[in-house]
Amino acid sequence: FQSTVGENRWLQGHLVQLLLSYCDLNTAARWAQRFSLPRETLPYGVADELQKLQLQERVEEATKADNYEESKKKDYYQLPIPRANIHFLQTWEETLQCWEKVLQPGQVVGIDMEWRPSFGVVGKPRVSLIQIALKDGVFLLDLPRLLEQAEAEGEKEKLPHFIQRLYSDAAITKLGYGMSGDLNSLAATWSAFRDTDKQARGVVDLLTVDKQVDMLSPEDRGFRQPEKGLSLLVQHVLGKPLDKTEQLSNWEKRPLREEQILYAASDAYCLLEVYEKLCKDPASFGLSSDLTESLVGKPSVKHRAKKQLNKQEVPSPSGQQCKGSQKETPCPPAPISPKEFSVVCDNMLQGLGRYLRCLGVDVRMLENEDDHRKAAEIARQEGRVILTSGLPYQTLQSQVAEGRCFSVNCSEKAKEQALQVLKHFNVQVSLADIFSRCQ
DNA sequence: TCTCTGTTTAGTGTTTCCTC
DNA sequence: GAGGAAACACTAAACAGAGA
Repeated sequence: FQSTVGENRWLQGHLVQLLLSYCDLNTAARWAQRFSLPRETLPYGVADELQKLQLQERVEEATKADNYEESKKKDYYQLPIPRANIHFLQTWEETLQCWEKVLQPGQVVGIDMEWRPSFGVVGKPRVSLIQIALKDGVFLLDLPRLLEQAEAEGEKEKLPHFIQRLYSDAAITKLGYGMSGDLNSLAATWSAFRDTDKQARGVVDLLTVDKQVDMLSPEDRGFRQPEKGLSLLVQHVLGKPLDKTEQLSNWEKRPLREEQILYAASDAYCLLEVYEKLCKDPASFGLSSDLTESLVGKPSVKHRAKKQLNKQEVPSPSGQQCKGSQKETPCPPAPISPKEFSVVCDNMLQGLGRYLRCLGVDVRMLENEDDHRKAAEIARQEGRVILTSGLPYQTLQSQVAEGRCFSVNCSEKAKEQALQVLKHFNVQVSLADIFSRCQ
């Protein structure tokens, strides 16, 4: 029909007439609606039918919108506190109440910040909103308004003072996700905030935790996750992801929309819930039991720092490492004979391997073309201890049980290395052991 | 889209081990 | 001890992923 009548009004009207004669009212009304024909030109009864049709559509649309809201509630993380407990702070009087609640020793707060996405804009973004979540409520600090007000009153250091007090107090646990990025933006917003990151104490960056959490169930491995970042962590720990629809909205515009307020509050509040759940049962997320102690107060390890660490690790005080853990062995293992000791040597340590063989140790050596990982495979299959050095140690020690991987000091001669290995594993060599493996 | 951070990769120089 | 092979350390660049 559409192609036949085209845009011709007379043909459109005539088609509706024919449909009324040969089909029914409803079909005629639907086509009249499609052509947007004026009511007065419609045949008797079609206009009423059209009105009914439009009413029905409005109801359907409303139901669809309700269902959308419902599915949002069902599919995404929901703030467990009432809307009345979300406070949007624009004045100093209101902010003071926030201070009193937040700056309490032992307090745990979730902190997040929002700024306007800087598409194509050169320069650092300016933070527009700071969200501070407590167990029973969330404070949204309207940063531009508060700074403006403080400046007008000649007390522009008020807010930086509060933020710095919050971050530097080790007795208050600050939870964030990628906190360094937030603090960088904060420093770019107001120079008074620039040292906040350096003074930070009692900070738990869930981005660091995120990397340690055993995220995927076996069936999920190999499939791309639709969620990422904090949303993925929230999904994994709390069961539902965050609704990130408002993430890239304009956070500078005032007033904020209701959706933005709810999003901002959820983003900060979920940190509290994630943290609480991880602390309650760290083992089920593949975390060590001292989650809190290991993370509070330690900023995330930076690339450079890590490199420095590697540098320091190789020449340890004794010139070697054995681990799987950094803990010191309280007492040496019981003495064993070389026959009871079997090892797999990395291909760099062929000299060491030969020495140990001469002393009666069961030694397997990797070939030059073998990958380091093969050592872990052999160690697991044959119950051998891995002898390696340098960077491969970092990889291999995590693939075998604690204490089953030993890092040899490369700067020592092969003979010295052999002595260190024997001493470490308390292998007692007798005269009968020497060359005992030679036929 | 931009920025930041961390990881991977490639290139270069150094070190170690082995053989002769 | 010399020379070659292999691996490591270090650096810079590229890339990926996360944030807003």
